[in-house]
Amino acid sequence: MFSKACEYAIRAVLFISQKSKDGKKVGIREIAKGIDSPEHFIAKILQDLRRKGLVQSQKGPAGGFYLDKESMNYSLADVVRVVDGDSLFSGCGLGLKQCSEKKPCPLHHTFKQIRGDIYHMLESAKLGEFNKQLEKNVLFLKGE
Amino acid sequence: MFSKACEYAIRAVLFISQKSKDGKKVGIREIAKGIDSPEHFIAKILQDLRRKGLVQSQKGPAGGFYLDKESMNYSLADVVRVVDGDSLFSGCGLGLKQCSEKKPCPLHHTFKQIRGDIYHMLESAKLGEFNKQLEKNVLFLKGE
DNA sequence: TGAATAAAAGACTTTTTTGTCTTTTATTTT
DNA sequence: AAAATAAAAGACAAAAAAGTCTTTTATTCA
Repeated sequence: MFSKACEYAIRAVLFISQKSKDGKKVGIREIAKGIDSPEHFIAKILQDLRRKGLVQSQKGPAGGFYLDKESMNYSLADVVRVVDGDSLFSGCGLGLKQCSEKKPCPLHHTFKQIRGDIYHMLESAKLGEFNKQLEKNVLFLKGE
Repeated sequence: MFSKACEYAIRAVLFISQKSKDGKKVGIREIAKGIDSPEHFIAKILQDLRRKGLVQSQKGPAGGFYLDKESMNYSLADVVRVVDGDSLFSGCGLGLKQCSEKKPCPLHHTFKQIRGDIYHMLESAKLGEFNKQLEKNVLFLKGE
């Protein structure tokens, strides 16, 4: 469904969100540990997200990644779009270059529905909204 | 969503279904052209599907791939399971090794719903059911 | 039986994705 | 200003996915 990079991205962004809800910045090592991902790999992904403005960062001592007020309101759909592009939301399920209402693949109509559901779910999920549940250990960002 | 191999597999299987509904067998070259896929690549995938019994084949002159009565009633979910495994139906959307009702990722509950929808859609889509619409050019298996 | 045909099998290459390592740049603190 | 810290950047390496090419095996038909 998502690429590995995108899975890490979502987990990382939610991790940062939780940590930075009370003004804290969080380093890449702590993020990698917190979401159980390769450190340098998630670092690159976060650099992308930063360039696009989805997360903020600061170099040097006491630096790290954080989310400002505005970023808290970005959605998971925004993250997915940056990392995986929007093929999940708009591409043909069977990989046809041309697939449309007029020339649909056999799964076109059913997929339209499902992709819509996925989109709305991700669009309505704001980065900040999981903080409380994560803190309470009702939701988790890594296995085991 | 699906791997390239799986996209080709679904398209190929529906192509064969359509051709073999009146007893015809269809060669790998014709399949590759019919669904716009690399010839040797789809050949391998079909060999897998044949070993698993989802499609049938015959060597030699007038040979080719076909679907018997039983195979016509397999579903797209069966094809997906053979080619991509069942991670689409059961894996965690955020890639956690352990993700369950008791220890859910932030997307666990919403994803459960969506994956169920995908599964039911694929499970209820039998290989033979698109034949008429494909023949009438209401549905298509390649772009352009 | 021999030639032609078509799938099966296996080795191989290319591309993409994932992951690692090292160096550089910016910032803070002493 | 110097040392320490942490992100940024870029070059590599490994693994997986996608795609190609050649040889083998089975079947039919003349």
